[in-house]
Amino acid sequence: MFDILRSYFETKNKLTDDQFEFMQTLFIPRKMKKGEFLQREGEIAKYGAFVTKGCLRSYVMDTKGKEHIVQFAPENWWISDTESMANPLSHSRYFIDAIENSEVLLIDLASQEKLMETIPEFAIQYRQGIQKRNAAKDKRIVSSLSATAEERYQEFLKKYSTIAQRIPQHMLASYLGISPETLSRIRKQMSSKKII
Amino acid sequence: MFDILRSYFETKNKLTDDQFEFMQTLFIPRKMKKGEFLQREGEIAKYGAFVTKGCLRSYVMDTKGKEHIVQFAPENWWISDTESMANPLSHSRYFIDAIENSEVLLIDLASQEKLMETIPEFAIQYRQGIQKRNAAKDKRIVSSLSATAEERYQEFLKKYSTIAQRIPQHMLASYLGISPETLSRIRKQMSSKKII
DNA sequence: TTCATTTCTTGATATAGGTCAATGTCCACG
DNA sequence: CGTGGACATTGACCTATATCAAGAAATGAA
Repeated sequence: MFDILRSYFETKNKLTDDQFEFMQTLFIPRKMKKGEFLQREGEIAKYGAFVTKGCLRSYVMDTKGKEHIVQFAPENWWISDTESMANPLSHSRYFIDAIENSEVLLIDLASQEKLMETIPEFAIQYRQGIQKRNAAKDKRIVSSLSATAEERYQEFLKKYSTIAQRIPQHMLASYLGISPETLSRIRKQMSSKKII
Repeated sequence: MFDILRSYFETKNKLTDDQFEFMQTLFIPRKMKKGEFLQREGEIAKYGAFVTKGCLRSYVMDTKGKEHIVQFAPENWWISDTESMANPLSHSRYFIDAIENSEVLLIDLASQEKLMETIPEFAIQYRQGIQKRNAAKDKRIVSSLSATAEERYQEFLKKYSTIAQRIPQHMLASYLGISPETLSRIRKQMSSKKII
């Protein structure tokens, strides 16, 4: 599991063996069965997770009991409720669970801070990472406000084709903010367009 | 202008006078008339801006020439295209302009990095800031995907009542992803509800 | 393999919100 | 002060997408 984490980091900065060893002491490896929760709404988020195998998702439940998927996290992605983690009083509004049998590395806030102090490159990489996410979120906001359901689906396919292939359609619909029925119809329409 | 920046920082960390003086060397003060651009689509973003007076906004233009407002930035807010700034090759997809006569402090990437090296508290504060924004963006995504136009309007009023009062309605509509006509009707409906 | 459960598809119908067009209101600026 | 241009309101109509309902297909456990 840790080798995945190492090579993830080393796409940007080389680690000494000492650094890598130190890193390993900070994470808690954990296997998760499909459907198992890392965290539920109302809990206080304790850990952020780096996914080394499988796929997790985070979602919220609206007042009508409907799920809205916020993020998918396959291998090499981070998933966490940073808000609740950073603010140990705030209860999380997110559920996070595994949608495949998965393996994750957990890290708590204190360890994460230790990591940033000890390996300054990590702090930089981390900051760049959240900045990039921020930009991606802005794009998603704009497209959710202005693009049609089909356009949003196409964008997703283009950007995350690997994810699209491994998740059930109704989850993708939830992520895109459309009903499963509409997604089904869009796909049908698209496939007929291609044939002509 | 700089005193606004100072007190903004000092809500979290006290600055020595030396630190404050150093800080001042890194920012470029600039006055902006209503309607003036800080940056246009296609340009390479050079500066991030801290608003000390007035209000700016960032927006994208879609393929049909329609504007979609991404962010408002009144006093004490940052506004920038971090993506294009961090990646000096990438052309920005954003317009940023002043919607009131405004005053801003500009900072380029190099200076920002110098600031983070020199005042480590700044780095931490900055990271926490973008993390918080991230969480806010997630909320906006979920609500844009699942809430009705009226709900989104109400949320905005609750969260940013001061902004709501000073911007033109059609800009708020653009931010919320609804047409100006719909916003007008929602407001009418809400006011009649209150009277009953 | 078989049965049960979950997921996907399809049709019929309803509705939130968009678009277009006309009118009303309010300033800013000569 | 008037008046032109931006902004807001209102009405009529239209369309994308939701919802409800039923059946088909896929998946997986025994």
